[in-house]
Amino acid sequence: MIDLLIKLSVKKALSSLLSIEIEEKDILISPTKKEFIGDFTLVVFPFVKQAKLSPEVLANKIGEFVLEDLKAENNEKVISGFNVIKGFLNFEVSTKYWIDFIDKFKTKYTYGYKPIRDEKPVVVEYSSPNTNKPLHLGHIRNNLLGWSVAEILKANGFAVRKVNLINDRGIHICKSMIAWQLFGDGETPELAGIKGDHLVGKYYVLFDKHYKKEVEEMVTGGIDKETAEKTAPILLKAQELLRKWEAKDKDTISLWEKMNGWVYKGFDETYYRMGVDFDKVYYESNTYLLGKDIVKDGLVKDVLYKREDGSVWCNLTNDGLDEKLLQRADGTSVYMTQDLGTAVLRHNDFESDKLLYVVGNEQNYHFNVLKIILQKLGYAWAENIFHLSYGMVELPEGKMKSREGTVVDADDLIEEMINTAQQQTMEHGKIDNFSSEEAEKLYYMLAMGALKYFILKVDPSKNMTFNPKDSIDFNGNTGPFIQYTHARIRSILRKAQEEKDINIDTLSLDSSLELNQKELEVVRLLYAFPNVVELAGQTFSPALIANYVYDLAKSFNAFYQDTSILREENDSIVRLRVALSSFVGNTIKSSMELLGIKVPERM
RNA sequence: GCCCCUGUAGUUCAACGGAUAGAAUGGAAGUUUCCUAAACUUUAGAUAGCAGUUCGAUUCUGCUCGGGGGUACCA
Repeated sequence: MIDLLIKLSVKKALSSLLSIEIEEKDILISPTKKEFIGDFTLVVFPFVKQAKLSPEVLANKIGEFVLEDLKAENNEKVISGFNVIKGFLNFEVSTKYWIDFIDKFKTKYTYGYKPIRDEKPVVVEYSSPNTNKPLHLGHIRNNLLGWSVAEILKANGFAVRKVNLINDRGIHICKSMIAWQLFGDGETPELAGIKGDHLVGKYYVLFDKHYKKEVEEMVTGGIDKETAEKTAPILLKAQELLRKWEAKDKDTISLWEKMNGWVYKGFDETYYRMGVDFDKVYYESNTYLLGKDIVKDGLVKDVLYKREDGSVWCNLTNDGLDEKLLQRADGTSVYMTQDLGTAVLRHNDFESDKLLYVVGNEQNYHFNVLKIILQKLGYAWAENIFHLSYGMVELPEGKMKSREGTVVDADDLIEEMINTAQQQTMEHGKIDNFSSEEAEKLYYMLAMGALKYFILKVDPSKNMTFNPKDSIDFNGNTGPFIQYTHARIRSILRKAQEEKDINIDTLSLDSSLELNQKELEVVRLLYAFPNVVELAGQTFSPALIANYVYDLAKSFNAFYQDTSILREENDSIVRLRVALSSFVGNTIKSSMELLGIKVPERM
């Protein structure tokens, strides 16, 4: 790694020239900005004070030293020169080094990936839907993030287990159940011809409608609003169902199983279309009683305390938080209690010390508390619980509101994207020789590429605006733009084989050639890829990969635009450019794979 | 009330405390006898406000203003 070599050499320079000892991490080597000559830049300002030299003088001294130092080390010119502008020392890497670099990785599909380390797995929980309604745009962000982060962690050498915790019990599903009992008239997904999750969602909406109506009538009848909201008949019936469920009433359980079954079938279809999967699925109906032992244990250890009314609490005021309820006065547990239980369960199931939760930022407080309580209880591994908190997805008009029907349904959105992809592709008229099967596959690939890229390019922690108009755009900073670049590269490689008999696997490169500015730009970006993968893994951020691969594609397009590849007369140069193209194509492909996006051979 | 997150071109997104704040889109103007024009090139346009720390601040600190979220028997 040449940036690392430079760093070490700079450290040596400071030490031997000026007796200044600097830690490696305090030496900043960054890619040189486009407007300046060079490949890597050292900022010397931080050492100016200690060196008692002007930035320019210091930079020149360091430059001279590094030039000699790195030349001597392997008897080859690694650094071909340097220049100093103000306090910035720009190193130029020798062309030979770059060409050898291209040669080494031109066909390597795992470039930038770290080998699998034999470690305990990281458990990534994501998706975690309720079973009373179909998946929507918010779930899409969650699913894409979770899946992608898992892949990025794998690329960083971690063993990963993806898990889903389905919230299949509770008042929400009982609301759908009661509405179906009252108004369903035996309707099934087959009879209605709609997906099971959508059907159950329909009854959830129906419940809400009747509930509102009842409350309204009660209020007009002279009952105050608060009482009405608590005692509306249909709500009481739903609550009755929940009690029956908890008492394991046969009919209730069977209805519950039937409707959940519909939902799971619907979810599986949506998951399949989104291309996400899980190694293990947990159901809350199996885990919601967990955590009670932990509460007992906490009382014994004096981490928790009981109030006079019998409720159990954890005092977190010393941690800057409030007091947190863990068990109600009636002995039932709350969400937090279950989560304590499932965390321990998961730790045991996978012998894992690292738990990653992909959950929206409205639960920041919750996960804060979860981690602290587990630590107080003495679980050392709780330190490695990480809440990957992502921002909300909003529409241009503001928040999505199910009551106002502004929720963007996942299945509808995917469908719409596919239609757009088809329409746009037909307008371009480039795939006339495709079979209809191949064409369908391409539409799907482009549709999901557009959607996934649109969502994943945004920093997870930030709220994002989903404008349907922008999301179906296939030009500019989009998934299809990158897919297009890949297709063009594949086209070049096919032609290189056919017209010039260039086999990318066996071709050798002449390292005495020169590289033009566009080529250099591309090479530098390729060089940065492993660092990007690493950083994305450390920060759990697919956005870094997305922004990187866009830069790479853009920079390749600029190169492609004004540099002939196959029409170049010098054969050695043709080979070099073909190799570079192959390298870029592979890196685009593997970057996109980390985002869950497939790339086409033609489009 | 208290706590947390957040504020960058008209819009959607970038920028480990480093050089002249980058893209895309929309606006204006171009590029095709040539490897895929879903591309490329040129152009105008932004750090909410006020202080502070620093050689250097979009980035760190404080305050003001705006947006979002949470807030002890909901999940």
